[in-house]
Amino acid sequence: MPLPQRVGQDLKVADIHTWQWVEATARELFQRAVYQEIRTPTFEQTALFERGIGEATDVVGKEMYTFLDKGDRSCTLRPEGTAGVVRAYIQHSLQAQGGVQRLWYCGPMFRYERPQKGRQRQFHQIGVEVLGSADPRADVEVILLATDLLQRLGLKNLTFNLNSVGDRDDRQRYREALVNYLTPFKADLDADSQDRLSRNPLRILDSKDEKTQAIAADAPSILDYLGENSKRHFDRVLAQLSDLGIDFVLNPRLVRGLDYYTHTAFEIQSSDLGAQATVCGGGRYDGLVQELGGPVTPAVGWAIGLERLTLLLSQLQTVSAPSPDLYVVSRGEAAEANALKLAQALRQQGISVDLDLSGSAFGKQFKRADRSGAAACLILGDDEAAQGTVQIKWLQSGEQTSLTQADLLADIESLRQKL
RNA sequence: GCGGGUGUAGCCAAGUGGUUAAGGCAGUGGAUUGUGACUCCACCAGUCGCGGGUUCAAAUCCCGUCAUUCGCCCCA
Repeated sequence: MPLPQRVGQDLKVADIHTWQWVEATARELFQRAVYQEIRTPTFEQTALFERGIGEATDVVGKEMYTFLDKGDRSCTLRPEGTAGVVRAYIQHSLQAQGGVQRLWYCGPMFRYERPQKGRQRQFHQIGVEVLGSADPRADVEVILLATDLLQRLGLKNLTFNLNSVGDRDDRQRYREALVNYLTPFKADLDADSQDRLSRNPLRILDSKDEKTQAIAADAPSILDYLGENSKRHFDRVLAQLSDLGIDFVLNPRLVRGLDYYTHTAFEIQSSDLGAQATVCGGGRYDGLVQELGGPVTPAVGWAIGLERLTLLLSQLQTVSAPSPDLYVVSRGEAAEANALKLAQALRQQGISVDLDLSGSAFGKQFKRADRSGAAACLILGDDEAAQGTVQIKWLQSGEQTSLTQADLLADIESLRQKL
């Protein structure tokens, strides 16, 4: 009996081609913009996430998979990718390699939450990080990578929400103003928001409760509390995005759940995902590297959730398995051995060959050849094996010819052209 | 962590207290002992998620549990 598990989903053959397509498309875009792949461990010391993401956040407070190893060190399965990348950046002194580091990563992340559609305990993110640049163009470059990727995959019904959460001082001043505004309405807020008033008031802004939303609608905007630097930075980001024709919604109520964000913050949401609408989330995090013990290093990045992305893609189209070039049918001991050798020789020439191992009647093997989608079928029976020949049957036209195996292998190019 | 829905074969499913739990797709074998898409026949596969309870009798009702799904929370 299969053991039940609620960690994540098994990727079955039917889905895997979609994932491979997404990953290949992303990789190509990253290479064009000269981003280097980085792979970090799937678990780290717990303190890394506590300090990086913030002790007060839900991710750290209640969603981490934390365990003690045999040396009684507290370890945690990574709930997101940025902290580990920044740790590696510091540990290997990547800043010493000069200038800007452009990195991308892809892999499993873990959060202990109630699973639902578009949200599982083990999920996968693909993300980018640019470390060492405070230039607004870095923000824009990173955003372009995300929008380009989603567009090339053909996704529709996306909304790109953009905001600036300022720097630490801006946020402190805004937080006070917000609390001052909300406190008189405290009794009318939903229970969660009343709780958040002291703990994390910014989160009240994107509450889904109707009454809370009505109150939040007239709340002061963080954009009015940005200092000179923050404002200049954000204005440039906005101007360049407009210049590049990127559609966005300026959403002053957008708040991100991780503490490290500064200045630019954004989320790309889909209307086709139900409650788990966010496909891509990111922003600038100028204080994180220093917070984790590195030099002062401005940085910006994002992550895309692959389960959500592929869920959207599966609503649009199915990416099917590639068909083999050839399907080999054979019958009889000598012919079957011959078929294996012929398949191997063809595969070594770069031809994809599906070899029927069933030993069943030719009729059945042809049926499978047909379903495989192969362009042609190679037929080996006792006669062919004895004579060193092979029949090739083109499955669309039904045309069938005989030739020697030596000739077939000697002129792979003409075969390849007919496939 | 909280609230609601669902769980019958690899997949889609009928069945709502009463013999051996329909059907379709897929799969296997055959009609066709060396030639595919159509057709026909046969076969295959089910601890009715799991555990307990009620009952003469449970896939069906009740409780628990696990999974899944829709929301809340939160986020990718």
